[in-house]
Amino acid sequence: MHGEIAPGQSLTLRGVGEEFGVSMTPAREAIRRLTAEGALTLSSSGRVSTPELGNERIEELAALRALIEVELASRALPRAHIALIDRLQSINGLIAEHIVRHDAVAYIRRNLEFHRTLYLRAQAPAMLAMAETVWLQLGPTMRALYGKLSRKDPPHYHRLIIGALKAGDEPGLRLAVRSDVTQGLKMLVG
Amino acid sequence: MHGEIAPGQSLTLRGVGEEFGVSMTPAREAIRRLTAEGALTLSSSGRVSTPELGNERIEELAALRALIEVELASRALPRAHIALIDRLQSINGLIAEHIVRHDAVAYIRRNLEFHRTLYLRAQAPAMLAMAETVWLQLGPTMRALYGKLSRKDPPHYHRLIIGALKAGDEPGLRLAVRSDVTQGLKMLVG
DNA sequence: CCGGGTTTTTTGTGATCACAAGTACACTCC
DNA sequence: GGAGTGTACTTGTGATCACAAAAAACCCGG
Repeated sequence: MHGEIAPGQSLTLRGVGEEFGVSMTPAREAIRRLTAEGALTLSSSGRVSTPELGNERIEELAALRALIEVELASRALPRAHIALIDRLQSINGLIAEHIVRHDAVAYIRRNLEFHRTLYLRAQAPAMLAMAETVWLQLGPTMRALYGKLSRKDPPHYHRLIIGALKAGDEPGLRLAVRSDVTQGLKMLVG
Repeated sequence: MHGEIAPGQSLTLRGVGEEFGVSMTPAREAIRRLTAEGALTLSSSGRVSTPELGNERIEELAALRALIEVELASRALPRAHIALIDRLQSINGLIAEHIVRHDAVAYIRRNLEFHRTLYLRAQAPAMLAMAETVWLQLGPTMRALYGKLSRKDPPHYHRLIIGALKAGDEPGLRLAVRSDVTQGLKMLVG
């Protein structure tokens, strides 16, 4: 989810087990769970690797993110008090630091934390789980994205999101979230 | 997914393995995959059962269905030629038969087949997989729904869907799909 | 220097086992 | 008769093994 593994990298049951100091059985379970969620792809021979997403697939997942996360943000809006907004702002500050340090994994992790923090207020666990499943599928690809974007940019749309939350502006919030989610992936496809 | 198992029913690894003539290992994998997709719930002690959904959870899943399936239908619309519409109509006829026979599982299966047939035309496998994950979570609950609805009704909104497809009416299609998806679950909550 | 066939190694699959924790049952005592 | 307790059974977990298939390495001839 955090882009620690590059797209197309292959994993082995014994390798993962060894990495975590367990036998094949728990490693198998974990890998199968992740493949069920689409985070890993299973080749015809049963070998497993992180997915290399084509442009159509990326567009689809971006559209899913937009659909689900806009709804989550919209549901979170009425419950978003000032403490939440403060917390989002501080996360945003951390994101800026990670950009300066060129730390892709930390950047992605904080970025998702920003979104998750907001969506948790929606009180919609099934929807949030769905959104996180999409994040999981995009994880390895997100790192590739990070290399392509201009590193100086602070997360512009995050400020729009915070602004819309403060103003209680629902249409503005929906647009800001949709833009934030679509933005990065658009340049990955283009 | 088809409502063959009632909500709250518990499953055991050895039981499932025996049922399919395999050992615990493949049963474990299958069960873990399903729990990863939310089709089964894992108790704190590791025991597994079909979920008993509360009203909020049902509302969430219905909202997810609406979001995703409206998008899928919308994407399928430009590619929906007459052969597809004919097929949808014949599936609709089979659904009417299942209603007469009071066959809940067959009804659910055909109903989902109706939707899947339409959505396959959207050429959006990730979205379709997401929709099917939601179906999986709702499966056991859908059967309970079937008992509550008036059995005489043929699937009314399905005709609206077909009509909108014929007319190339996108707003009408979106509304019809949203209504069809929301309708049943609304009375389950109410 | 390279390509094709063979051998060796890697890797997933399913089965079985020992173990621990949880559950259900039964028995006893008040 | 009912509640508490102890026992027996069920159940999930993690490990290990045998096996087959696939991948990789290797070797030898051109």
